[in-house]
Amino acid sequence: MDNDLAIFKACADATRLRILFLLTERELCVCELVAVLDMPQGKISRHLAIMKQAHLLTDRRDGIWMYYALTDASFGAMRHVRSYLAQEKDTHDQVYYDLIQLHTLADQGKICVPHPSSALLTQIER
Amino acid sequence: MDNDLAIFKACADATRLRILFLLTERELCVCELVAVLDMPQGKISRHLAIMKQAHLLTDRRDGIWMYYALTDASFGAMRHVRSYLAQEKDTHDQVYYDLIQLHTLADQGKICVPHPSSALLTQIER
DNA sequence: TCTATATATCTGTTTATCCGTATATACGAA
DNA sequence: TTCGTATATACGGATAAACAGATATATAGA
Repeated sequence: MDNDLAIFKACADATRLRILFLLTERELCVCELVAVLDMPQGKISRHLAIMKQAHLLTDRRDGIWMYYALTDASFGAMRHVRSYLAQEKDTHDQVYYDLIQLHTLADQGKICVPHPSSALLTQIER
Repeated sequence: MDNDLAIFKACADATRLRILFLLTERELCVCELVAVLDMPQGKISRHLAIMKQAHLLTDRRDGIWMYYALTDASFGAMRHVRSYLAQEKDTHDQVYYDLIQLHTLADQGKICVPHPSSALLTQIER
């Protein structure tokens, strides 16, 4: 039950919940989250570490960027968290605004390149 | 989102999680929870109040007893909590032992009478 | 190697949470 | 009203969590 408890604790914070909803879109790197949520980078990293420790998130490094994603576990509490995130996504204004902010910033190329494959492309375009 | 946050916070405690799993069986009065969990009454009441405030629980008074039950809300985060409780109930040893304890104590009539209708009966039996 | 950028972690402080204990309230019966 | 039982709440201390800010680490590229 300790594992489930850790998952509930990891969800029991406003900032972390906003991050989780954002990650339902796609994997995101830290600088994207910093830009969208407009919070200090250290704060974002700390919250990501907590959720990673609770096995809510996985991370992968691509060059200088660290990408975080929801774990695709289809068992235990995580399965229910995932269905919660998917089904309640549209019901919260805060999530709506955060997603708009994400897409706006991404479209403007103002944040670190979303997909590593397009990193080179974006640099060439400048 | 504040409401969902309150629900996650209400689930993010070991004692409260045990109470929630016990309440999947049936509504319970405070003294039953005190007996099963073997914890101070004030502590149980405090946790119940937190969950009630998060709309996870409803309460009803029957004479001197207060009965608490899971809210049957079929929307929002509560719906997912309910499906979590139902589906993960069998996967935790702690829950298993708590349920045994509940049934044992109830069978022995050592805790406050579960159903108000049988309260009189039990008193007559003594 | 050195530099710049992205991310992680440490430090000190503030705030929130949990607990034991004590007390207050609500109800039924006398 | 007074008593006994069940429940709720208030108080103070201990522990944990969150924060801002500063610093350390990692990587790519020169």
